[in-house]
Amino acid sequence: MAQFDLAKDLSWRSLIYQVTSPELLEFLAGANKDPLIVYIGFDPTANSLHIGSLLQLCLLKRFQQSGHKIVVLLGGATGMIGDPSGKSTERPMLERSLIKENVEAIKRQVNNILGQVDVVDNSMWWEKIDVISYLRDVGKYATVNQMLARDSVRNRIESSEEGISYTEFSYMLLQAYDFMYLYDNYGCNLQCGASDQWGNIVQGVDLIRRCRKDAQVFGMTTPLVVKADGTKFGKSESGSIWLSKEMTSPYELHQYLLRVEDSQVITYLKYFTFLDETVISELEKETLENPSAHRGQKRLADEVIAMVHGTAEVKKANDAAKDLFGPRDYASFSPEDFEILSREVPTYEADSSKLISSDYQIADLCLESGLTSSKGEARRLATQGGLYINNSKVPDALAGIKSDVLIHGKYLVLRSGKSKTHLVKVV
RNA sequence: GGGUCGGUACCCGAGUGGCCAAAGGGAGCAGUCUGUAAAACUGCCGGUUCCGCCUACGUAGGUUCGAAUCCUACCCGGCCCA
Repeated sequence: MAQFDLAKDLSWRSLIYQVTSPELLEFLAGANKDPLIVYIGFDPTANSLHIGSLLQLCLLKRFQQSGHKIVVLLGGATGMIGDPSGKSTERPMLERSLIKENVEAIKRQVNNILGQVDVVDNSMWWEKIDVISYLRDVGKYATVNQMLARDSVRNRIESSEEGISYTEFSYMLLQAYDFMYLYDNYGCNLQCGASDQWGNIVQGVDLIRRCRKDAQVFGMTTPLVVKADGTKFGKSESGSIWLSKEMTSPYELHQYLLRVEDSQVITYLKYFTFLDETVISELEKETLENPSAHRGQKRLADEVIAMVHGTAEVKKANDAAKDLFGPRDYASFSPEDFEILSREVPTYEADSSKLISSDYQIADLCLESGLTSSKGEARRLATQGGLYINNSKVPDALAGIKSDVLIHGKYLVLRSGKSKTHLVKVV
């Protein structure tokens, strides 16, 4: 790993979007014997990171693997403020206690994925700083003129009806100071982030240069991960794709990645896996020659699941997919098969007497299992020919449920369209 | 504090007393095609016991046979003035 050229690797992976100084690339290439100490921050706005953040986690790992040191910053303090970057409206404020819980949850998640690394919470220092010191020590070094020019602020001032609150306006200064704090106390000399973080990162670099003579610090951003149509990657019909098992099951994450567009799969393989150039170009060739085999997608899904949830989950997710997308002859499944499936696929536990009672309709089941969000939607689905029970079309969602559809007297598979599947289990 | 403009369904955005569950777009869902892909085309897209009823146009009241549309108060935001 000693002679590994990280600069080359990162640029081959198209992970470098912007750098504050080209000199950084020389550092990455190994020109300097001292390792860089790099940090990336995450705001604890939920109790799990989502798949977008995974790109950043991977990036940290790449640094780590080529001998640099890494620090993960969790914004226990800044999360209470709300980052205006990329947002057109003011953020809702979260409860302090909720943020604390989120920080703990994300800390565990980061340690699971990256191993034991330094994870620091910026509320550690922000809780000790009083307003006056902040204004004197940080505020004095930033001009409002320059802050107003930042994209994140300008957008809100020029094109939003809402404007921007002073609170959110301050966000970039908090993040700038975080960088300086980490520079002083952890020796951090590089901050990375997604491209929407550019303004915040530059602000930090500027602050350090101004306050710490001769400091050499850098910033770098990664491109925004987008889908083929240019919209944000990481959203599915059921919302965001999370890294927490409880919020997005390994199966669902696996499915999401399996359905990545051909045109993006190679890009994502570079972003989200540690496969090298030889392997990826091989997959690229295969995707081009025989796209329907989904080699790239499968590899992507497997690699990501292994990294996020562990190798044991890879097989489970694959088995579940095989069961649900294979011949779909559910009658041949054993009760054990269903039990295994129920841990991967969204499963609704139904009361047996209710299920087969005469006034209980298929539409009720669709609603209660969460397959559809209303009975009306279930009806439309059926009329349009997209509703299935045990792989056979349901013509009328208002019909009752006959007990003979229950496999082993207690399971049935409810499906909307080609792939959205829910398991129903009678208890 | 004053003036002024605005707050419409998941988002953007028209409507400005009945024909409005509310134009148009985007997102989303389903179908066809296919490869659990993309693009394209078609249909759907508040709830429901579906030619009816209920809930909804910032909040609370009021005027009216009838209000998203008018009036009053309040809340929130933009811009301008102080």
